[in-house]
Amino acid sequence: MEKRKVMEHTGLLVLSLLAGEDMYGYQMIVELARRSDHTFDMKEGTLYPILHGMEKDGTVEAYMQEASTGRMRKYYHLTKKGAERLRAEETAWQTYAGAVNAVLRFGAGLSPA
Amino acid sequence: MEKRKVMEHTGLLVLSLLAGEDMYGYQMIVELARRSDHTFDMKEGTLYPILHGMEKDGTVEAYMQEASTGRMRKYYHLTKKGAERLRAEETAWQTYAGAVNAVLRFGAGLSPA
DNA sequence: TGACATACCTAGAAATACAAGGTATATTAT
DNA sequence: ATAATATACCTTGTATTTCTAGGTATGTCA
Repeated sequence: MEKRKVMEHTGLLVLSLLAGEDMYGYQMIVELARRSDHTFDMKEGTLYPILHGMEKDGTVEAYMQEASTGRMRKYYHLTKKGAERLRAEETAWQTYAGAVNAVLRFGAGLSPA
Repeated sequence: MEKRKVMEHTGLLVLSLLAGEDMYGYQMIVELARRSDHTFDMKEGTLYPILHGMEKDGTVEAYMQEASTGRMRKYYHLTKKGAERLRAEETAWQTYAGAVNAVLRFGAGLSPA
């Protein structure tokens, strides 16, 4: 009955992952789950189209690299433009989260200060 | 070009507004904008269907009341079930916001503690 | 009287995330 | 050896959410 949507602000999370190091898609899913204590279990159907879009608009750059296992992986690297976008989205997130908290505190009967 | 979606966690915000006092739709839009410093400018096309759904599933109850101006207003009241849902959604929001912040802090190179 | 704010509503479009598949290789268990 | 699982990439279609863009009507103010 109740459908839940877990992922929002997906772009911010992806950019944030790539800020630390280049990663490949599958790794991002595993890392995001780990760092969020499994609050975010991103689906491949969510991630890959986003990465392709980011590659298209210059937010990230992709390159193939062979793993020690012999498998090929597609790594993504944050461009300068992507880093700017990350900063902008971080600010937007803080504004958003602050606004939600302000509304919640208001409902709790506290002063907005 | 860039389309923005401002509203997420809309149910939580609506429930939170009704936690303090009964409100009518138009008032909720104005109050939400005020309390969020205009971060949330909810559209009528967003709010009214949500209120109707909440009325249908017993989260809120509605009643008509005449304003001092003579106009009729449709007020919404949070039911017991709605109050429970509010608590649940507040918890979910805190988990969600905490997870986003954890991922962001990780990207900033800090320890997850 | 004409514009604007108040106050309710809906149908259709756009965006987003997920479900559910498909392909292929490497590892581990039986 | 082989079967199952994990790794690693991808796409199509569906469901949900929000917005756009209207419509209707009353009250207030210039």
